[in-house]
Amino acid sequence: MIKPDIVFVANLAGVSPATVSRVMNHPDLVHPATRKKVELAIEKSGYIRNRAAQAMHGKRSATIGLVVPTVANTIFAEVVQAFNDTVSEQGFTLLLASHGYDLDAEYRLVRKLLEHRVDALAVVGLDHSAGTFRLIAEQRVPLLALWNYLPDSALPCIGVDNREAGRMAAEHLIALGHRRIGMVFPTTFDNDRARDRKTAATAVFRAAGIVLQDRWQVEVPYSIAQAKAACLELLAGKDRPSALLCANDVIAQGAIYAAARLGIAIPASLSVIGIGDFAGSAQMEPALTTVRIPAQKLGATAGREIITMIGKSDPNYMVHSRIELELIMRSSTAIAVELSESIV
Amino acid sequence: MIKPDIVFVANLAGVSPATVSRVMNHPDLVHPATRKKVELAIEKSGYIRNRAAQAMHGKRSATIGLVVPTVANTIFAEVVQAFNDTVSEQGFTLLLASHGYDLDAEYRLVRKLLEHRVDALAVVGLDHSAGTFRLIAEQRVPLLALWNYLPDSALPCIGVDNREAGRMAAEHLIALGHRRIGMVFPTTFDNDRARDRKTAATAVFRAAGIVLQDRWQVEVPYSIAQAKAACLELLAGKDRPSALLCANDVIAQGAIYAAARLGIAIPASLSVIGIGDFAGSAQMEPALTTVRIPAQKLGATAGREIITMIGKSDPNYMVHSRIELELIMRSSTAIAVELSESIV
DNA sequence: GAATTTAATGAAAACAGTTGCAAGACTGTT
DNA sequence: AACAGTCTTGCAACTGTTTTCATTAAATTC
Repeated sequence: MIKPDIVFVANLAGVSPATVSRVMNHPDLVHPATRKKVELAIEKSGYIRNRAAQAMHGKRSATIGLVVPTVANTIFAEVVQAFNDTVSEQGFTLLLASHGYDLDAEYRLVRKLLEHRVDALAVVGLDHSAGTFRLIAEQRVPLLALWNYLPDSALPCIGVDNREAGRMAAEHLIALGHRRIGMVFPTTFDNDRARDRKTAATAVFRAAGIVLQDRWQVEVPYSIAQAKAACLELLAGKDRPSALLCANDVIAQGAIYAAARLGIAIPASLSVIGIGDFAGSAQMEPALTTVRIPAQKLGATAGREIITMIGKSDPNYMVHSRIELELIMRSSTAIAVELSESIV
Repeated sequence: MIKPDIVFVANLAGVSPATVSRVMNHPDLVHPATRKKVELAIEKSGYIRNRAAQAMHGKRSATIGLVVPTVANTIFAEVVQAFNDTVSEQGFTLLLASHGYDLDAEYRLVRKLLEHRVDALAVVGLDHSAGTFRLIAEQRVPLLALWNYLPDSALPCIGVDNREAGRMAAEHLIALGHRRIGMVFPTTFDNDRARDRKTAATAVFRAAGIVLQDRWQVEVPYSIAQAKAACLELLAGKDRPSALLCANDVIAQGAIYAAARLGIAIPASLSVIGIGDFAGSAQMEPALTTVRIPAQKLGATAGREIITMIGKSDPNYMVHSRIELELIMRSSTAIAVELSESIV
């Protein structure tokens, strides 16, 4: 038995292929009775339309490409999920690619996605190789930058202002009276999220006259294990900071576990703040104080936005959408030890 | 400036479209000198081949469909990542779909993926609607079940034996002398993973003459928050179990936080075991004892396997691959309180 | 009841490639 | 130098659908 195509269905229904096509794409153009017949024939033959053939016609491929650094870390998983749910509801399918924080790999992936003629492309962050940008511009595919918001970015973007996130976290620690501050961040080389957070936080501290001790600044990759290991070292000696500003909740989680292992009481003798508010951060003991990035909302909004972008024919359509951050005070931060002692 | 197609490239290189096509698909059939010319023309014109047109020819679409319940929970994220990495290396692109544990939604998603003429499909678990199976059989698309291993399943599968996972966890608790045992599981209705684990564990306990108290068996969805909430209730009174067998590490994490909140010492007065060994489980304080499911390996092996399936023309090609489980003893389990007291 | 719209359908030309076939260009042999 | 055999390459048919245009049937108007 051969796989039924549109001609097969047409014969079965006693109509022309054109009509079958119309039933699927412009049902209102065909007479209800005929439509019924055709729908029956589709049902009966087990016909599944061929999107590839449809896409060939310059029509929508009904796919959206999403390129993320990784999907394994909770951070992006939630956004991917929400994004997927949203576009899926509108009939789009997600083509997923992940490059493991390697911008050259990203170029190749974007190329591959363009071969599949995705209707639009979403990427994480605003840092991308020139080649990637050229490629996308040439193909005139709508491109949306996720995760990061910059009011004046050349790219349409929708996300949070990472500078503000850094600022909020820093200000919270300052407000609590901390001056001996450590920062735990991933490499900021080609990661604009981390970079923005770090520079903003640093600026706030500097403005407050706080000197950031080099020995309390560490660089760790994106993993609980490595964050914990690094913090174990950082917190081992007597001479340790009173507060840790972590680039994100994953790292903060590592920091908290390190403290637990060392018997350092949080928040009594060490404050830890993260950024992100990932699943589980609220449930930790102690519950993590953090700057919430509403992943759900971000992904969903991005999904909606990219679909409007596909709708517009204007290739220069711009959008800069800022998702609000929120400081979530929980139990991992408290008034600085020195200060609290002097108060007592 | 118009988007270059294969004809454009052909003219630029001074050859026929057929030759350009061959350069891309059967490079060995064309003279090295011509090949160079064509490659240059491709480069120069910024040509990006159209996979849709290629797929129309009954050729590979170079895509693989992956259907998961959700990508937001760490559990699947790691597998998705490894799977994607592996198939991506071989030139395939992943079409991702998630159904949120709804098998009817799954049917629709599978249909959508088939419309895109994926070269193969991977799904999670062995429980699927009859419609889904029919659909896939009709289309003769290779189908691989991930995550779950059953030696006699009708579907090619690659994963772990969840019954064994349940058994191992149960036996570990028994070996430690626990008899007052609670189980925290998600709904087992249409989730074969959870069901297999639970029934196997239950059987082991029964065989050991242990009576499972109804009041210590709880059903919670897949979330740290809800697991924690449920366990807070379960562990509140005096009359509580000495050990908790959790369906997975996410739930176990919730259980551990609940205990921490209630001031119950782990493992001194409560043992907790999970299943999965997700990222972070090793770093928790106390570190979680668990049955490791090597997600990385599972995803990668599945990726390799599905590609061989695509290679074979035999639609009945079968594979049942079992990924080994391993009990990882860490600090969240210890000898049962009653027993340890009597020993002292 | 004829003339004019309007609605419903079909025929055929795209779309962007791939491939079987055949012809022309080489190579090596006698 | 003629012949057979092998390499390269182009022609043209084909893939499954959509869409424009034309045609016919039905509905509306006068």
